[in-house]
Amino acid sequence: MNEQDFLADYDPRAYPAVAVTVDVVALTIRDASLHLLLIRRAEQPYAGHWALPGGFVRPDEDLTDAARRELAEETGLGGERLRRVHLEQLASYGAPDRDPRMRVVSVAHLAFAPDLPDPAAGTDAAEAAWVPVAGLTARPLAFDHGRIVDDALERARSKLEYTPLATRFLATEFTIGDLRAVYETVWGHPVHAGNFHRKVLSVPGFVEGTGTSTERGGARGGPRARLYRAGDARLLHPALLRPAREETAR
Amino acid sequence: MNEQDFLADYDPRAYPAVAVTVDVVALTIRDASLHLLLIRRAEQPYAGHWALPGGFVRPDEDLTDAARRELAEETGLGGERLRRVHLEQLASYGAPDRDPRMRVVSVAHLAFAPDLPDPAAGTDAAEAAWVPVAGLTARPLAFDHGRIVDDALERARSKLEYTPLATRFLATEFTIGDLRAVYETVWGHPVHAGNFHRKVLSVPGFVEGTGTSTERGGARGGPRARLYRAGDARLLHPALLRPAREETAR
DNA sequence: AGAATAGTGTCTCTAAGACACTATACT
DNA sequence: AGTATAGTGTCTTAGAGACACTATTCT
Repeated sequence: MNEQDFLADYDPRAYPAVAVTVDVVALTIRDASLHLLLIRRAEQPYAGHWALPGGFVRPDEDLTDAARRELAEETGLGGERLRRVHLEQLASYGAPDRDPRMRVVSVAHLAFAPDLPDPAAGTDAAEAAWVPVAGLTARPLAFDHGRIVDDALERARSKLEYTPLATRFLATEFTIGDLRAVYETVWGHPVHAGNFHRKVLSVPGFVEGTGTSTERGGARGGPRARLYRAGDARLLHPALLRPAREETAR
Repeated sequence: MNEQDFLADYDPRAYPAVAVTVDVVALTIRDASLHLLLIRRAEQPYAGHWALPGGFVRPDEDLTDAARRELAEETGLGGERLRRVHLEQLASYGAPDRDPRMRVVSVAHLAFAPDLPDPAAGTDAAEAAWVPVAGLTARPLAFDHGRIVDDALERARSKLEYTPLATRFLATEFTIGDLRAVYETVWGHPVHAGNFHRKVLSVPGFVEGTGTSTERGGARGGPRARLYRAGDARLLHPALLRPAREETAR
């Protein structure tokens, strides 16, 4: 039976219900390590476990709008600051048994946020916090959220290669060193400072100079660094490729 | 309200119904041009328009399983031949008004198929056919399927760059010339034969020789070509990058 | 014979990465 | 003073692309 035949004589109330939710993997960098926004579940199943923020898609809402709303609710963010957060669709997860209560298809999203204040405690019934990604292996997330986070991290690492979205983790003005710290944190390995510096400046539209410099040098010494803004490029040519990993190639 | 609170006291029957469907953008190469599998709608809305094959996700079916089932139903394919078709999730489309009848969230998939016979007429109520992609601009597709196809084509062009999936458009044994024809057809521009040849053989795991050659030379002359099989690489290192397009970069 | 293709050789230019070095500003 | 960082210079090597050329097999 085809979609159109099916829809033509389809009675929504008679069909097994499917719920559509959005979940958000919101990443940020705090204290030089990668964090993501999680909420702690109060109810069964998975009571006490951490889970991704998310919720039902409302009747008149597009998918990404729903994700942005959920993000706003959990972070207390709004207006200009919310608009600066990068948000994109990641993938959909719909294994029949992924939620023990009913059939739930979740459209997962990926967000890159600058360093934000802690979620205001008490705005919501659930506890929400920025949690270090590194500590996640110890405590498994609710549902299939661990798998979703894995996919999100791989997407994030890949996005830094060929888009200028690393700047979305930073304030509007940043130094090349700040930008390099984003790459090192997300990729999880050091990046050569000198080569990175030259490379970033050579890619058209990645960053543009402000003409100003930092007020002070680095905390442990060094000259004042020039400040840059995000440029107008949407893709990086040439890309900043991670070193090839043989395991993933085969 | 959070997902877990919401779900805890959620009555599926009381909530506005959302339907979840899968749609498939199945690509193949016929007569040296890119084709996709479409069905012609018999019913309103969009009666007479071409649309993507697709349908409802069944209660105990994962999303990609549903897409593979839809593809099998429309192509009449099964077993080993169906398993050789590459199928991956593309993205989900859920604008509130994308279907005039009700709220439908569609999880679109992308398929790469070798040249297949025409869909058997009459196996299904709807007419199904492989349609040249080039002619689509003239006749708009139903719903937002035009947008989905655009996204699918861009994903396909990009996938050829960094994965060996071009081989999925071909039979198990193919020549380097066959492979180059896939790239030229999907990318829509000529690729330098000599450089392509050397490049493909230099990427580890892209193709492996069979030790045999074609029975005859090319239709318009030329020596017999060596035959290759797909190798074991899942990613191409280094990638076969398309020439940079300035428009998309900015 | 003439033409088209398979496959290889060679050269140039870009880009990545390793390393070195200077200048600056911190503790 | 000692040390860390910003930023630049230089060298080597890999890879992309342009071009040329031979061998083979078609009409």
